[in-house]
Amino acid sequence: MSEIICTVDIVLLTLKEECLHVALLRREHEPFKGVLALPGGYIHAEEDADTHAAAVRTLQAKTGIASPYLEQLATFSGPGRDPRGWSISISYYALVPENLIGEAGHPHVELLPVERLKGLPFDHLQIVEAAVSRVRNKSSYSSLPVYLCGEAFTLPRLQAVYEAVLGEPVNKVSFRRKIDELGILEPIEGALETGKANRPAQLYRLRKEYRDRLSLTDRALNAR
Amino acid sequence: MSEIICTVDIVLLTLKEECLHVALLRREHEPFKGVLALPGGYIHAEEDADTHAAAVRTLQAKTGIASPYLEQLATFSGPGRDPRGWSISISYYALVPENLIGEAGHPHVELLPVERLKGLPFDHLQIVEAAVSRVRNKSSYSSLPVYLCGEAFTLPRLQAVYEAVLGEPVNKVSFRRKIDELGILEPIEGALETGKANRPAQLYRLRKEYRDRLSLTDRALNAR
DNA sequence: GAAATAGTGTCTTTAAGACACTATTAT
DNA sequence: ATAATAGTGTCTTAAAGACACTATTTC
Repeated sequence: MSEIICTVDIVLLTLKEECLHVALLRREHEPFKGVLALPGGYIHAEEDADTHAAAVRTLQAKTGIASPYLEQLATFSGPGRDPRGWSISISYYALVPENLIGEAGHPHVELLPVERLKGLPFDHLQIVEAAVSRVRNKSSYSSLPVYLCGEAFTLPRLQAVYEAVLGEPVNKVSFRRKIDELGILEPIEGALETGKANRPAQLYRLRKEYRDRLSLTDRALNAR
Repeated sequence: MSEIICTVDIVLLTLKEECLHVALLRREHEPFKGVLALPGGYIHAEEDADTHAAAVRTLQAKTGIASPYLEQLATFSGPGRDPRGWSISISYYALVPENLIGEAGHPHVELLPVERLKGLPFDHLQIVEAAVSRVRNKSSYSSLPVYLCGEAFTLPRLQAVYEAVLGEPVNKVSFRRKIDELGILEPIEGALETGKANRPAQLYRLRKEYRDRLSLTDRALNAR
């Protein structure tokens, strides 16, 4: 019955040079040894509380990253996707600010732009595309992109992040209205982003209720 | 490694007496023998092309139903959800008109209202809730509820179906504008629903492009 | 002061909803 | 004709976007 191979794969996304990038690693073992692929691995029934825990463990082990936002994407399956046999991959996606990868990430993590990816093993290209599509779609009506920013950020910066993710310009007034009525951000008292030859911008952070969660319910952060 | 139990479960939903109902079956074997539960079963690596195929096969075998709309919901997992051991359930949801269950469905299929369900085995209650939540959410911006209607239906009927699913009244003018601009329905030439003591309503059907698909991409049917 | 971007007030445009009116059937 | 619901035209309200103006910094 169970010659089924059970794995998790994680699409770790970040914004680098204003473009979505995905974290890839060279595979240490066959199949596809030496090829860039998504971080992933077997579910460990002995130690994992569920597949989400397996994804957290795998992401930490392979990349060194603990992502505050990690959500299940979909399950991919079939006899052909893995040459070892009939397999299941429960895929997750995570969003982190780029500097986190630089600071906590293992040095061999490679960031590739999600556009024009090619030659990924297994069905990893399809998984990445599904993740990007989910993130784009969800960003259009939620506060997802805040997880691509660091702890503190300005509204102009957050707007630029939205625009990079959505791939289109965003109306400034509407954007600020929306963010305001979402009620998820708070200004950091007295903290301004100075240094540039213009009026300094107020720094904001996620309100406490929304920080430091490994996973968030849809309703918690969405407008509607 | 793989003492992991791999199954699919299907949340088959229909509209009965203007309320969402889920199809349940009494389990034939332990665990929970004789208890009402979601139709589900093991993935057969020898014959299933993927988990979607496993869901189609399982739904057909257990209930006799072939649902035009069948979509992956999420994957549930862990050591405790099935007393037999660490298990994975890749869950799917399907929408069918009630008469299809009466005509093609096995006689032992039971329809229970999704509100106030209790005593479902495994984590099936959680799975049903996730499915209902997904359907409600998706119905608010897509044409999903047409799959709860039969082949031909009137716009007032479709509106009532939307209202039943969403649990709130829908503005008639806006509703018709939206359906019109979705462009997924076509009037059935000369077919009116007569018999009632009022002006007869035009009958509509899904346009050919949207009929008879086992699964539809999100983009195919959604407005935005 | 000039240049640059932050932040806001307000008008315009567009979408959603309310309301009312006409249309067509059975009785 | 009356009752009942289908179907549509149009006004109102609310949300989204455009535009312009003020604010605050560096040089």
